[in-house]
This record gives sequence, structure tokens and C-alpha cells, in this order.
Amino acid sequence: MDKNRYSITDLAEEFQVTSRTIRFYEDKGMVSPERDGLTRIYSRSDRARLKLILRGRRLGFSLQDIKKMIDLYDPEADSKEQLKFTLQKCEDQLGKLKSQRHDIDEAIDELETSISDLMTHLNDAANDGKKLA
DNA sequence: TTTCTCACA
DNA sequence: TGTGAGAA
Repeated sequence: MDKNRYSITDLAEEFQVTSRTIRFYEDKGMVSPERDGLTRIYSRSDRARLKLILRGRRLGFSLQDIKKMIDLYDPEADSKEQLKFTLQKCEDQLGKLKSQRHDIDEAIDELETSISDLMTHLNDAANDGKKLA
């Protein structure tokens, strides 16, 4: 326990993603594990980065944006600028999600109205049938 | 088991 | 933003 070395399958299992996905993120330059020959060896900080990537993904950020945000972890990064960038992206994303929620609420209202109207018409049609019989 | 690469949605 | 398959 308390090891600083993780295999790709360790992390894949822990975070419920496929090893393909982890290599995909590496391809995008979002994680850069050590190598033992060809085999990837992930450290605690690689693991932390992966965790941040996945959190960003849950929040709906693009991989490109996530990459810029977590480059906070790089030494010598201009952390004030990075924090500003992250803050701005969070505000943008919050706005997008709220806007989407608004659209969804409107769609739900319309559907409920439609369903209610349709049921009324169905009942009317049924009653007309009884009168004519 | 893990890797790489190419194709594909 | 990922996945599948083939080959090593």
C-alpha cells in the first residue's frame, strides 16, 4: 500500500474507464507516465491528474480546456493566469448548463401540454362514439 | 498483459 | 471523444 506506481489497468479499474481511454488522454498530452521499457508506470501525481481529467469531463469541459486547467500542476506555470482561465471556463460552463436546463424545462412544459391536449381529444372522441351508438 | 497503429463513429 | 481490431 502507499505505492507510487500504478499500472494502466490499476487506474482503469479505479476510475472505471478503459485502458484505451487512458492512452487516449496521453495521446492528447494530458498525462505523461514514466516508462519501464514500453510499459507505462503511473505515479501518484499522474493518478491525481487523471482524477482531475475525469472530473472535468463530468462537468462537460472539452479535453482541450481540461488540459489547460490541469497544467496548473506543472511547475513554473503562471498559476494566476491558469486560475483565471479556469474560473472563466467554469463561469462559461455554468452559463451553458443553465441555458440548457432552461431549454429542457421549456421542452418538458410543451410535452406536458401536448400530452394533456391529446388525452382530452381522445376522451372527447370516445364520448362522441357513445352518443352516436 | 500491454503496446502501437489505423480505421471508424 | 472515444472504441475495435490486428499484430507483436
